[in-house]
Amino acid sequence: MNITIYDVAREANVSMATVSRVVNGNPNVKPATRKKVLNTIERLGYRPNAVARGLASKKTTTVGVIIPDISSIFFSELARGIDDIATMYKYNIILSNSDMNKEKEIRLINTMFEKQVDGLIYMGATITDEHVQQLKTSPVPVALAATIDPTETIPSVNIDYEQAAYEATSYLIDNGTPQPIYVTGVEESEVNKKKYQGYVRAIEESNGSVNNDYIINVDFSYESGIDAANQITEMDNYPKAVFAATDELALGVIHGLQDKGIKVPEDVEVFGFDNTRLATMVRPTLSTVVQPMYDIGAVAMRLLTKFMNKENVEEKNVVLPHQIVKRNSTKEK
Amino acid sequence: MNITIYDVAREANVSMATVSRVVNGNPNVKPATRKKVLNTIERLGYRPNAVARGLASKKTTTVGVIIPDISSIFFSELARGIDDIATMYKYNIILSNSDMNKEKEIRLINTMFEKQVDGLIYMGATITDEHVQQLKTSPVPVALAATIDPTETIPSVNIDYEQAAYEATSYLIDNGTPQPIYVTGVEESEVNKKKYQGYVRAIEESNGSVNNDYIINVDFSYESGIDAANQITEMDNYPKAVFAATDELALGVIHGLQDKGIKVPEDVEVFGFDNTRLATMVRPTLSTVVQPMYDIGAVAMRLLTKFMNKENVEEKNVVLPHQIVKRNSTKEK
DNA sequence: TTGAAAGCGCTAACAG
DNA sequence: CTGTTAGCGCTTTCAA
Repeated sequence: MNITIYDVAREANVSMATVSRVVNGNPNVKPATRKKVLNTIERLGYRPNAVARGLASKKTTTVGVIIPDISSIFFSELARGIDDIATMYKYNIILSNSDMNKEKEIRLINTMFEKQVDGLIYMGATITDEHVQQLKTSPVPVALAATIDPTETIPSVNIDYEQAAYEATSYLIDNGTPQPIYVTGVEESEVNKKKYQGYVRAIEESNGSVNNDYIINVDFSYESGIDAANQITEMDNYPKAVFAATDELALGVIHGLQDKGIKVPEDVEVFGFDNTRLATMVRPTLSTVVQPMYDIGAVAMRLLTKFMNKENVEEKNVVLPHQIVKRNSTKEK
Repeated sequence: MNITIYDVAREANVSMATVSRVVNGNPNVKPATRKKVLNTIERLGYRPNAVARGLASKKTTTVGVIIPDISSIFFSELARGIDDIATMYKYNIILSNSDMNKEKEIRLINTMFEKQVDGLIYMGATITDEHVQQLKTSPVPVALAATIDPTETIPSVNIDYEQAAYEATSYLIDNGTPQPIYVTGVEESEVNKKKYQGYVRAIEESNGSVNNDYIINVDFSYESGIDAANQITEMDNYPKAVFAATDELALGVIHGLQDKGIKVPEDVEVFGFDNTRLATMVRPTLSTVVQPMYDIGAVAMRLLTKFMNKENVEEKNVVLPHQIVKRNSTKEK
């Protein structure tokens, strides 16, 4: 049996209520009493039971985090931002991987509610109506991180993916390739749609029409990037620039190209997206779109704390600034 | 106010106990009653409160995970292994980053206990006596993952770091470099000590004595790898092989060398440690020690479930097999 | 400034 | 097979 608040009360000759007050830093306790209680807490090695506290107060000081895959270099950075801010506000995180599997996502959302989290941060590719339904009837605040809800019902933190992709593509176009090849994953997420739209807009604004042969759909993996590079080299007279939807894909493309003796950026330019740590861990270093993953996580968590505190929030759909960083996988203009 | 078990009981004309039984899958319920209860659960949208359950049953079905840094490519892979097995056994994970900061580590351990986790998985560099004290008086089972307790008091899952480093070093020695350069981080963890010992043993067994000039202490980062490469190139007549304590360091070394026009492996061979995904995302691909991160996490979690179920465990300090994989950053023998 | 007492929602004997 | 009844350890009025 563990030491409870009751044991402390008895030993200190006060009531449970008083012990509770000192544990919770309630100022309405005479300093002498406080000291006495603190001493016996120390002496007995009392440790508050957060579960009991949660039941009584209806607050668990933990938030749920649903993430596609924590082992991804992209999402783990986001998670770090979330946890740092959570810690700052005295929350703990229950973390679960969803693998972008809808059934699992819905199940996890419910598990989080059962665990009585005070709030939920959700990351995922596709937000269906069922997701929205589930999330919008949530008993606690929810925030999406790096995840777009097409209905804009759920608060979220993102960058402007369309514009970012537009800028990256435009850069390549200005560098002399009328339609850069676009390498992306097949998955039908809202974020990917936006990136695609930005790519298309850049081309249409500068040349008119888009040749779909130059859009390569693979997976979002490094190996797929290599595959894509192989597909590219098999085209006759292929464009001399590639825009990859993620840095990992871009690394694959670069290496796939190099493995065939093609030089980057002299023969073919490559542009990435995300600016994960990978971008500087490759030769040539990768020109890419800076998506501030850590900040997205941090801001999403901060937003959530505001909701949990019932503070007034001006803008529920936060758009963080992105940036284009030119390194050595593209040519100087 | 939420729907409680009491509401369901009333609506279904049964007692709370019966509702509790069907929710928990207790077989001692007449099928007809079960069905009736299930229906009203459905109708009312009842969702069990895990906190109340935790208080009453003294089991939370959540385990704590203390990790140095989830954004590290190494630890995030471990975390994935942990979560997968946790999910398999119906546990959730409370994840916290410690940044290898002792004070924070101790505090987190206590937070986990307050939250009444059913078990704890701990990862960290240095296990001091205070850590051991704290962990060994834990109210719940604990398992270390990729973390060595010098006193061997706490159950753990690791590989044989000494032997692994020995083998990597020996490979380089056999390839013609009597003393390969060893690049490592300064941090004084037990794991690092073992790697160092393996490196030393390999050299001593083959040549006699170790030249400390060939041991470079930097940080455990990619950039430090580059720094190390620069230090190396400034030595006169430096050894033509480098053993890096982590893959990330190894990538830095490779690129630092390449940036100076030195060819890997023709001019200098490089060997890594861990076999993170980085190892194949570099040119030349990295020869390295395979440390099965995912498996270490998975096995640690599995071990923990056994402890939590009070099953008998034969070996409390699990040593998983490692492996040497030769890719293109080293020469063929 | 302190204490008494009523829950929070559920589990787990125990009885029947 | 089902119901009654104590708690689990803490917070939170309400009174004093």
